[in-house]
Amino acid sequence: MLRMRRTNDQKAETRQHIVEAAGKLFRQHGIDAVGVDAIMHAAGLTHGGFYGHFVSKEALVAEVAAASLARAAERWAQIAREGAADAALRRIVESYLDPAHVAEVEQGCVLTTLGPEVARRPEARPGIAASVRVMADALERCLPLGADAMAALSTMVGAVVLARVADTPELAEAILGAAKGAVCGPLPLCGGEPDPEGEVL
Amino acid sequence: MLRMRRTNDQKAETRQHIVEAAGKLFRQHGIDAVGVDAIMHAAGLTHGGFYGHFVSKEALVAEVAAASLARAAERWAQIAREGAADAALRRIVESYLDPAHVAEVEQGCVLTTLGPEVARRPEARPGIAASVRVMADALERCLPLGADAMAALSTMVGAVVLARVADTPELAEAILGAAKGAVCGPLPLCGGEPDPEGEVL
DNA sequence: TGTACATCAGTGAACGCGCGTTCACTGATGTAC
DNA sequence: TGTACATCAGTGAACGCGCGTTCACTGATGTAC
Repeated sequence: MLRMRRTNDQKAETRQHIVEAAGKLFRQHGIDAVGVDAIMHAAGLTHGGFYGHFVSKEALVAEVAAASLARAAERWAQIAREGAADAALRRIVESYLDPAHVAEVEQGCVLTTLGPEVARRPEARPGIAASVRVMADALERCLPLGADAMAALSTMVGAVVLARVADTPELAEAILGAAKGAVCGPLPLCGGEPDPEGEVL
Repeated sequence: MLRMRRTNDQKAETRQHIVEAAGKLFRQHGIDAVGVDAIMHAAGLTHGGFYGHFVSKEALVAEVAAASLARAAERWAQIAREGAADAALRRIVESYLDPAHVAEVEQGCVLTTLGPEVARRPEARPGIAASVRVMADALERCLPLGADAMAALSTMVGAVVLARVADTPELAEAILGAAKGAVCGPLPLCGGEPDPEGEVL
């Protein structure tokens, strides 16, 4: 039990640990199912210290949601900036619509793990919405002309939500596959080599 | 304060009132934010009687989610069976992607209001998944050949989730409009008269 | 038709428990001399 | 370099409160006679 005074940098680090622990727990169990006590314990601290970092649990919720989604949005933006459009699109879409993303709830996209819960908290929405715009912009850079980025993002988010309520892996994978096809081919509006079985259109 | 004995039919009716009250409250505030006491009060009863109808709150959750979504699925199936394919599609899609649906959370589609919360409760998932299949089948009947019903459903669900986290009505409506365009034209794969500005493809 | 009784849907007090938040305290550190 | 002190990140007991669940009870009803 080491209990030493920390410098300002160390306090910021502790705060970051709290945010990360909360992020995982909220996504795994839902915001209301996770108490301040459990968060602080997961961060290796005791509950009383929480209010030295945040004015309330709600303030933490807003920060956790915004920070986590902002990081994902920044990753997308970077991928979109870097390479060829269709390769970037496939990289983003395939990692998002991967069964691994569906399974790893505790580090899954906040839109799919906490979307409706965050929507009920007005103070958390601006931070989320800002990242939604960034994500749509990133997709816009990758998508072929005429495809709508907001629609593509909707498809991706909805597919992961649906895959998580599916009661069999087969259904989940069918949903992810269908969404993949709709967003980045072989269906219309998309570059990339045509799928051998993709003669549907 | 009338307190009279009810027949079996009346008990079933009471049970239904509980399910309906819970459905509204869960969607509005989240499952964990609504207590048995609040549900029973909303149904005009006292909390103690709850366990004469359900073995636990979790059992109610599963029933509420399944029943509410099943009703929506049945409505879709009926619309899809009735009229012309493209009219049915527009009817389903336009009511789902209507700002009114986004606003009326307490009677909104369970997939968009409680999706992630229900996904965390294994015992609630089979009931939900069954209705997802029914909804996809209904869409399949309406969609033009080659369009994927699961992808369309994903787009619709994701769009409503995103519209609810949006921080301005403009963003919300842009998301809904984009999703509408992607699912039922004027973009590819869809019947319906071409949009005057829809020369993108 | 009239009376006595069994049924059982719904009541409300009580249970142990964990919640979000407050606060007096601790003690390792950085700083002043 | 060595000592005394102020700082303040983190501790842990305590607060009022509402949770999910249990249970002895009530009293209007349907039924038997």
